[in-house]
Amino acid sequence: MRRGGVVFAARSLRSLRRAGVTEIPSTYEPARVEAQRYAEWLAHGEFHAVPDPARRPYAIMMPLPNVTGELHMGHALNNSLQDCLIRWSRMRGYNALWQPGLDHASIAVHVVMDRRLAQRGLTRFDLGRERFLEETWKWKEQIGGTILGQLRRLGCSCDWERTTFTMDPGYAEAVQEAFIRLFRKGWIYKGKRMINWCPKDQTSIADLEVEYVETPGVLYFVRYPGEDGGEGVVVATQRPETILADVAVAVHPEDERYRRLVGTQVRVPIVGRVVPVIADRRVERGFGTGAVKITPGHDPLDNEIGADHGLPVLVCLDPQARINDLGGERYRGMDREAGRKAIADDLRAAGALVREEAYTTNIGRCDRCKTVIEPYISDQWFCRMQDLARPAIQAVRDGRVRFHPERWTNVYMDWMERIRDWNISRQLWWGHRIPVWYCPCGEMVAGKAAPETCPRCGGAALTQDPDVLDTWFSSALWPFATLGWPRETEDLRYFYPTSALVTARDIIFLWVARMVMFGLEFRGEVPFRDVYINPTVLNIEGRRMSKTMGTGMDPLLLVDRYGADSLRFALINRCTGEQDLRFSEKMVEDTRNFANKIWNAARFVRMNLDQAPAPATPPARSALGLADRWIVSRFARCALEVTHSLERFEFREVCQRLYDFVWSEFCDWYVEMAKQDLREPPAPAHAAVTRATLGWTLAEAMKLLHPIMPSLTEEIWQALPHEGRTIMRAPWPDGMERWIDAEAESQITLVIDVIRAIRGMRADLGLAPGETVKVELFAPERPQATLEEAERYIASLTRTFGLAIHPETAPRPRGGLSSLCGPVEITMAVDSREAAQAMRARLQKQLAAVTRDLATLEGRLRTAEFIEKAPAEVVAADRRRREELSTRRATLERYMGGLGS
RNA sequence: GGGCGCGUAGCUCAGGGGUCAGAGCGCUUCCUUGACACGGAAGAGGUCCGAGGUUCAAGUCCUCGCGCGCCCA
Repeated sequence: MRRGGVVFAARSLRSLRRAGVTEIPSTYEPARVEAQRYAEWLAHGEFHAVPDPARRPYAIMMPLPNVTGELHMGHALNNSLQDCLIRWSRMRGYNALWQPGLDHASIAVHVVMDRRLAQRGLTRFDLGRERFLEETWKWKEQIGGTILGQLRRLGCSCDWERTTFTMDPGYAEAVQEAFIRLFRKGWIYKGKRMINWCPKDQTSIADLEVEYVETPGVLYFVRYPGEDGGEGVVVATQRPETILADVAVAVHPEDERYRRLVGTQVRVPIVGRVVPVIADRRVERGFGTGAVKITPGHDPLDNEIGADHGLPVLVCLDPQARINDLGGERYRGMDREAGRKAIADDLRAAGALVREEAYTTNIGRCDRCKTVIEPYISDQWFCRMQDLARPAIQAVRDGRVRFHPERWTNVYMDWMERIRDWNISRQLWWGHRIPVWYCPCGEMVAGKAAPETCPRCGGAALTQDPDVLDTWFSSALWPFATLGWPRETEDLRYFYPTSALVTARDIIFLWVARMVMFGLEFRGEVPFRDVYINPTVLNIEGRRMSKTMGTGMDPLLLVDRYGADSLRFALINRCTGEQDLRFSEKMVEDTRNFANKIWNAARFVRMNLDQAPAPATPPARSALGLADRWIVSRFARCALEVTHSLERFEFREVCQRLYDFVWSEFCDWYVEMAKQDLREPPAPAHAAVTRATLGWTLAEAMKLLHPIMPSLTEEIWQALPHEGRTIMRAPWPDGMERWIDAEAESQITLVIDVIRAIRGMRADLGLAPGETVKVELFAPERPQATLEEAERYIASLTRTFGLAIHPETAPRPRGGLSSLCGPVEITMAVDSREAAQAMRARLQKQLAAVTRDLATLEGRLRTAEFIEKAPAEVVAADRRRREELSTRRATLERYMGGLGS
């Protein structure tokens, strides 16, 4: 027998077996296993799903990452959860599709490209639209979408063959189709409105894309003198530069301070324009002096007030937010900040600036580039939302779409019920261009391609609208445009509506709500049944992870250090019903230890399996020993609970239950008992039963764990007796109720308690692990039978020689030390002063606890109201408990007496 | 201003009226025993944020307060 040039022939059987063991490394190597297993799954096309009427579909649409994105902890969590659900569904026999893809992310890409162009001293306007798009496509092909590659390292079982980019030709056509349908319905319209303008990105953005940040500033108090020569009124403003576009001063109609001024005229300082003082209920009396200037061109509320009062709209800023011609020679060309300072200075010099106060308020900034947003008036496209929202509200109200945790329903509802029209046009180039053409005659035509001639005047000089659509307009189509819509494909019919959506809470309005609306509008059916809102990953101090703040963590680095399986489990294990989860590298390390524990349990099982056959079920129940019945029963419960928790999106419970089963029940107890049964089988055939139970239980446990830790479990499952090509397709342990064995469970619970009690006594007595001691147990009939059946386990796990088990009526030995474990008395043959001392301390403690519990209980049982009003079974249980405790106290006192003093 | 959530062991979190004071990590002591020291055994450790209230019974339900986080306007 030669292996690696070493002659083994002379070695004993025992050392041979040891040599065999060492072939399996005692430390799990995730990097090797994960790469290898993933490559195999890919090679076998395990992730690909095609419609199959014979099977039930299950689909998840990946929240499409930005083409600019790189994997962060939020992605790692979000995608681990999706993979968990998908793998679980596959094992349950569903035809499971996980659709991956990329979002073209208009603004985000513009921000990236602007930065790149800026390095060359250019802007996109220097390049022009065509060249800009060329360069952007080139960038996209080269470095866009790296995140999809990174998801592979996480073990994600997406159907990569279906990877979709939102600017793929088919998808683009779906976007056009959606626009045209809504346009023809009159639900998309064009209007000159006040919108949020980003002066840096040179585009409008939607209300939801404005981020409000508390920012310290200055409140300027400026006197507007009366046109009649009176002292006029002092207004408070944070934006003195916009006085260039003032058209009125407004006060509250019930504000006594200003009543006499309403209807008079005042003069805008520096500017010299004469404007009216108007009264309007929307003026906040408590703000500043209670009088405000009205600038309909630069403030949304002023815009409404101005419109209601028939005031003109003046605009004093250009699209870059620089002061325009309205500023004249003095201010023209200044940006907002410079203009504010210059005008404040001039007001001060002119004596019009009465006062300045520090003032902190919410300033809106562009979500993407953080530039301060300018409320600005321009031509934009809008989508009417009320009619789209109504059925989407109903769908959630009816439970056709369910949020998990449930409270997110309210967040969705509140927003939907107050929904406002959506500005869907962007003055950008990268994206879906609005499919509308204009004729010089004024005609406007929507269509997928440019019309040859104008349907009204027959002219041929049509030009397309220059704007692109809000990226969220196209991503709202994701659940069906990826499946071929508007074509009525087999995929679409089979996989739509999809099953679950897993996403982050900040996207409920931006994306989830819009998918529901568009799904119902275009397909007449909700896009998904269940929405799981995953927690936000925070660092251990509770701060958001952010690259710029330096509080981020790189998930791929953690994968390198501990393996993807460990990262996945560590993250999923923190998914409680709360909105956040605090995370640290230590948590991944702990899971790595868990993975290693599993690995070594498998190592033990494998070395004992030898040529055991490959059973698909545990051995016949009649053949099972007590410990085998117990572990099979515990496994059955574990499977039921894990399944139940997965169904309810209670991920933490799933992880905790599996961790507890594998580590505490299987490794700490069953494996230890099995060792004894393998060493000295109670009957010749029993070793085979033990081997089979070890193999079966571990292989089944690997299945339960597979959705969370795919690679480790595949590796182990393959090495154990199994049926099938891959654990990915192995049947989920269902219908386990029949394996529950309550009797075995209560028996082993007693055995474990006794073992722990004996170990505790040993520790108290300071016995070295190698030191053996004689132990006698006294127990009533049934427990006695259990102890006798489990005698070999108790003896070996407590290092006891000559374990004797007696009926409770048997005479107790003289001397020695005693302890009580439930109905079982434990006597240990140790006779020393020190031992007695330690024993007394232990008994003292137990006695104190019993006395305290008994006092509480007796107090309660003495209360008449308790006896009268509490349910009879509660009272009865307390009475039983009182009897137990007083017996226990008597026994403990007897032991104390026996010890002497 | 409105809404949602969270304050339980040193840390991260379970427990949502009656053996209920829990888990993991950390800590202490002992142990390299044929799966595993990324391990095993035995321990210590908590006015369940505060104040009222409801109840026979309150981490658990209600009210108010304090502290923190998120969202909307």
